[in-house]
Amino acid sequence: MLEPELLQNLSAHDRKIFPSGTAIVDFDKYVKNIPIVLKGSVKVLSEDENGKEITLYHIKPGESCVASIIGAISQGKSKVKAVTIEDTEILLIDSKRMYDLIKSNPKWFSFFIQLYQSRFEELIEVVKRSNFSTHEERVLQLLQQRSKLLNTKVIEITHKQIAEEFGTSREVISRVLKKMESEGKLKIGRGKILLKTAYFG
Amino acid sequence: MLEPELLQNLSAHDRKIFPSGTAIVDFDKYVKNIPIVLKGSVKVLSEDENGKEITLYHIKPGESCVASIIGAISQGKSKVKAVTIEDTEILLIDSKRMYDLIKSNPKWFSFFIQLYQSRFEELIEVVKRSNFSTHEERVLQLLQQRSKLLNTKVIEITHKQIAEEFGTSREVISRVLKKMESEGKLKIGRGKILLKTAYFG
DNA sequence: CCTTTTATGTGACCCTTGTTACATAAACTA
DNA sequence: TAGTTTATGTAACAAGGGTCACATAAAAGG
Repeated sequence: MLEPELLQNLSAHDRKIFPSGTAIVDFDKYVKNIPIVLKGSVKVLSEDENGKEITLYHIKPGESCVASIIGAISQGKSKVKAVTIEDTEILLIDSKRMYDLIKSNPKWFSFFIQLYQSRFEELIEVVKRSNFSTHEERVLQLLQQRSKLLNTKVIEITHKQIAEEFGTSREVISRVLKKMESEGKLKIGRGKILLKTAYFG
Repeated sequence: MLEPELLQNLSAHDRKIFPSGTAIVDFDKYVKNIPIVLKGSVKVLSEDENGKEITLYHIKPGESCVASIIGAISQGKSKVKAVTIEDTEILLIDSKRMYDLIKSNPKWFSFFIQLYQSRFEELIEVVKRSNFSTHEERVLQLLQQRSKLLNTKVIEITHKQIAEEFGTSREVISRVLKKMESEGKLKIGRGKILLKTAYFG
């Protein structure tokens, strides 16, 4: 999605590697730098009053965080949190510079529009799943997505982490995982899950 | 949000009044015209495989449908449906013309960005409500929003219509409404609900 | 006025989810 | 290796929500 050509517009900028689990963007903080993921992946989440989280979408290599761009443009505080889910290489671009690029460069404008479109559609999918899917369906969807994203059949994740993705409790997830295991859909390990219906392996 | 100044950029265009309940944008149709709401209001919704609907957000006067703009720009089919919830005056702008305006006119660019930001944030709110709120809370939120939007204490809506907003069944809504009525939060009428905690009256 | 349509009321039942209260066991650490 | 932390297993119960099967009643249409 991010063509190498676009990177030529960027000069003095930071390129950093963040370990898995690092918060790149956090709630209620002013957004000074727009992250562009070069390698790895980042999940973007929201939180309710009680601290329950809900994952909104993932940022893959060549993508950026629209919520950050929006936040930066409107000078507002971030309404979301972005956390790396594996070791991730990120390019940090000054938000003003980014805004200027989008306004002046048609290629950057297209990049931004396309990014926005896919995020918007992903959000709509999350809304649909939240309303129409059971935890079992959502867990399976998450595992398959993660499997595809990280290109592995064995997903390193705890029941607690899955629970946090959906803002539910660990016991609920242990329960559905056990059911799915008994149905042969996956195999539970400590801190990892072997997905039998994986896309890759 | 839409300054009169922006309208000067538009010349030969259609200005139409659609009666309440008209579908302005529909699923899987190509988007040729971008609607801008001048007066009235429109709700934007998504649908699952079984035809259950879920309302995403509302378009108020001076606003446009970002999903349509996105759809038009990417030449894709609409992933959403937009329906008037009262008699609504709408300006239809050729999608190519709209795209050109956004690209070339900084004012239109800002308009578009701001529109996108608010929609994005509304979608995040819907995700949060879907995950963390009960039907009772969601019904109350809907009624208050509608009350504010239409500036009335008496909301003309049936239990079935509310159920469709959340993709649930009529019985469920009748049940929660009855409970809320017994708690003195509202008064049920045939085809209408009197909200006691309304913003307006 | 009678019939049909549309809106609402309601009980019963089941499934999913959330919560509590533990138990077990693997991994880590002093 | 003993103690501690972290991950998982599980039962039991309550609450919320979805569905079915009706009943009642207000509006609409002839």
